[in-house]
Parts: sequence; C-alpha cells; structure tokens
Amino acid sequence: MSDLIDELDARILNLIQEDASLSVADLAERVGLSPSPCWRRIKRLEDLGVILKRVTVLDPDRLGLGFEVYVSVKLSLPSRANLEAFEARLENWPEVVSCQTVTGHEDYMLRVMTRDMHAYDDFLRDKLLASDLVSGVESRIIMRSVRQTTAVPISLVLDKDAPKETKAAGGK
Amino acid sequence: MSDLIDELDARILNLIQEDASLSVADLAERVGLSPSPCWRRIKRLEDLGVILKRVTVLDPDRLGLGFEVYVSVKLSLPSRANLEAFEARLENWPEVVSCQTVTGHEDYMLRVMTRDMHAYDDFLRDKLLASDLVSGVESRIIMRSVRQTTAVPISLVLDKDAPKETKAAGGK
DNA sequence: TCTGAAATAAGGTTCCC
DNA sequence: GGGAACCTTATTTCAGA
Repeated sequence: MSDLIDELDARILNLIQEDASLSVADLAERVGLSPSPCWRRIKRLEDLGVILKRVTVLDPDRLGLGFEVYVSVKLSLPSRANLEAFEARLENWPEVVSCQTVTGHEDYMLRVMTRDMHAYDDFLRDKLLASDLVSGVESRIIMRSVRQTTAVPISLVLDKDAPKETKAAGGK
Repeated sequence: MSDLIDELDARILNLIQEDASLSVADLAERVGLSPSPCWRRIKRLEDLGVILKRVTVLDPDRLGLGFEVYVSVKLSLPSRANLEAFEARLENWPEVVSCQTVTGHEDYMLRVMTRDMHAYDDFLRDKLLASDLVSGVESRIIMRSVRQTTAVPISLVLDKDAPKETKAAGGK
C-alpha cells in the first residue's frame, strides 16, 4: 500500500479521473464521507501534485479529425543536436498529439491526428519527411480503438509489496 | 472552415481543452464575449457531442507508475474469434491504458503503465504472453515525453477547403 | 434571432465543533 | 471526520438590439 494515498483517496481519484464535473457532495456520498473531509482530501492531492489539472475531452470524430496514426520515427543520425532540431520542428506540427523518445530500433514514437489519409500524406511529405533529419518512418494507422483512457490505473498503486523503503525488507 | 464550429467556438474549445476549471466568466472575458452567450456556446458544443466530458489528469510519476511502454502485439492467428478473445482478456489488465487495432505487420498497439521494469516483466509473462494467442511482441520503453496532450488540434478543423460537401467544388 | 444584464440556484470553500 | 455558514460560480430568465 502506498504511503501517499489510502483506500479512500484511491476511490476519490478513480471517480474524478473519469468525471471531473462530479460535485464534492456527490463524491462524498459515493465514497461514504461528508463533503468537508472529501474536499480536504482533494485539496491535499492537488497540493501533492498527484492531481495535475482538469481538462475537457473533445470528440475528434465529431471535429472531423478521426484519422489517427502511430508513427515510429528513426533519425538519420540521433545526435544530441539532431534530437533537439527534430523536437524544435515538432513545435510547428499541431497534428502531433503525442511524442516520446523510446528504446529500440526507432528514436521516437508519435501519435498523429489528421482529417483523413490525404491530410496525413501531406503531413508526412511537408513536415515529417521534409528535412533530412529523418531516415525512416513507419505508419500504423489506427483502425479501431479498443480502449482509450486518460485515467491512470490507481489499483496498481495500492498493490502489496511495492519496492519502497521497507527498512527490514521481506521478500520481494 | 467547419460548418460545425466557428472561430469563437474554436477559441473556447482550445481554452477548456487545457483547463476545464476555468469559469464561464473567465472564458467569456478571454474570448471577448459576455458570460451568457459563452455559456450557451459551451452548452451547444456539449449537446452536439463535440464536448465529451471533463476529466481529472493525474501524475503517473507521483503515483509511482512512471514506467510506460508502447507495445506492438501480433496475434498468432488474427481471426475474428482470436481478436475477440484477446480483447476480452484485456478487460482484466489494468496496466493497459490504451489499445487499438492498427494497420501494418502487427495487430495491436498498446500503451502500458507499470511501476517499473520488473512490474512490466510480470505483465508480459503473466498476462500478455500467458496465452498462445500472441505470437509476437515488441516493447518500446518510453524514455522521455516530448509532448503529451489530451487536446485535439482544433486549428486543423478550421482550415480552408475541407473535403466537405461543397455542392459546386472549387479546386482542392 | 442573438446578445447582455440581472435574478436564482447550486456548488465550492472555510470555519468551528 | 462532520456540520453549517459563506461566498463564488453556474444556470435561467428576461429585456433589448
């Protein structure tokens, strides 16, 4: 069990992860608490930095941005300068909703959102492949989303024997 | 320009995408509107389904879930039955925060969140590779996140010449 | 038909027990 | 942790352009 949050915190977090418009009164009732202590717990989790922010989730399909692709990117030469240059260009590519460096054969994994295949092709040609920074690209077009959540799996946090600083360690 | 949303809607959406706790009064001021029409626009976007929900974003690192991996999965035989079987098992894997079917050599792309490498290894052995459904797995461990947003690139929605039903089409 | 101002209702926030 | 007062904000209604 985490020393940071207890069972009640976890229940609260799980609820507000899914729906940030729940009132404190609603939340309190659902976790079996009165509004004040429930509010104080939320406040504490904000102060701790566990709660980062509340955001509004939009529907890309409704907005005509239903074409999504996972793109793995390999730089011709992954030097520090080239990494920085690539990431600087990224600033001007609104299509990229996610970009991280990864281990393995490729350097980056991106998630790209466009209107359709044609717009994606434009993105590839005019942006991603426009410089000689990139030596290889692999596109995995998303056909169907089985699961897509902004929620963190809190249940994993409360699990037994975390590798924490247990002074006299038991088994791992 | 989209027939669904106008410039003002786009500005509102961009603001609440980043911060759902902005008050209507704040929003109104920032987009140069009074609270009432601003509120009505938001209401309309909710009714249209453009706004799906408000969620709370947590910090995985603070919760001790800072180890994230992109996992591409290939099924031994991607039959309908096997796809369904795989997706049914997924229900019991809280580590998977994202899963979609993709084009290319693999069948699925997952995003997995665990405490550390050890926990990820457990996930692989006890869950993902436990059945004979899966014939191949490639793990891309996330080293650093360059960009990670829940926001949709609204700017792309308002772009000129969308492939909409323009009765007498101009040039593309 | 759409905008803005004011009234109302609901919820967040604080204080005290 | 719980209860109640307080104060901010969402929501509705109404008058005007």
